[in-house]
Amino acid sequence: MKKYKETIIYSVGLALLMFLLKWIELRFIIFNHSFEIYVGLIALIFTSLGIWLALKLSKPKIETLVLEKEVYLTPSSDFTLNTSLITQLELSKRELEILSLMAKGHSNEEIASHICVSLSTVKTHNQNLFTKLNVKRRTQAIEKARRLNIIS
Amino acid sequence: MKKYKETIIYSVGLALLMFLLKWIELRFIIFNHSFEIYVGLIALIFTSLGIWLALKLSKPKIETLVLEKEVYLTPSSDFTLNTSLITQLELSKRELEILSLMAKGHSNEEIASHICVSLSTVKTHNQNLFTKLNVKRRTQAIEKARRLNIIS
DNA sequence: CATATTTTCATACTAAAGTATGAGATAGTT
DNA sequence: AACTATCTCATACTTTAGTATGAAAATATG
Repeated sequence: MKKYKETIIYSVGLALLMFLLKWIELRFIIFNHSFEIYVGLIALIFTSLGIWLALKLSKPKIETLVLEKEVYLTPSSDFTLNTSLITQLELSKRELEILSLMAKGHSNEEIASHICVSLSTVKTHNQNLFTKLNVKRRTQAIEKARRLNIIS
Repeated sequence: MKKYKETIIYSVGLALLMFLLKWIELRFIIFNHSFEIYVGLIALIFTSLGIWLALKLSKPKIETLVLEKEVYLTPSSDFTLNTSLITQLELSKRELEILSLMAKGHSNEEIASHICVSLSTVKTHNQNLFTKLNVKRRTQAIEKARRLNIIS
């Protein structure tokens, strides 16, 4: 619909332009005025037409302006959980899982029921975890893990 | 330098165009050919000129692209230990002191000897602390305090 | 000074955390 | 298949943490 309408408008415009040209031609022939003025007018009109066409049809030039916006992050939010260090410390999946639950403040019993194992299992994991991290208490484990970016 | 060169090129181009026009005019006058063809050529040339001008001179649309650049902050560098929240929770100096020692992974006994009070005292402080923070365990207290930026 | 708040301490108890040891089950590797 | 690492569980024990209650000093506040 829109395209159809546009086409009509452009056609009518072109027709009017033709009439204008013919009129100018007649005027200058009848009154026998300077040929150069006529050519100049033609040139002017068609230059304008060209400009208009170009602006209308050409794809807009887009210049990208890159603005850098600084986003402040708490370092923990990102850091992808220092994997190299984790492998270096040889912490297993379960141990890491338990470690992160610990850091959230859960008790051993809560952790046990959360990951569906017995309390004994959690305690065993804890022991291994503490040995690997070389700490004595869960709070120390949490502190160290946080410092080493092992947990978020 | 570049602008100067461009200007020369454009001038020369315009001059050449003039010569072309004059030549065409002469040809058609000498051979007395149709006036319409001449006008058509003028129109064509100047339309092209218009298009070229428009493309050359049109200002590019500027599109702003905002890139987010991540900047990491060391947590200690900023945050000034949310004092308003501390007063709101009515945490006393001692309680805060003990809280921060807790977060470092110390046991109650270690805390007691560190601040030169008895184990009982530390435990009492802990109780009040837990009540005020509305938590059940020291690990929860640490987690909450960290989340509320009460401790570093 | 009297009052309120904080800090201190003690005792007795319960609950949770941590240690030590042994061992079965599973899954991936050579 | 044998081996290794991981995950699992249990039991018994020790230590630490947390709860409840009461109360004596110290310190700030009107």
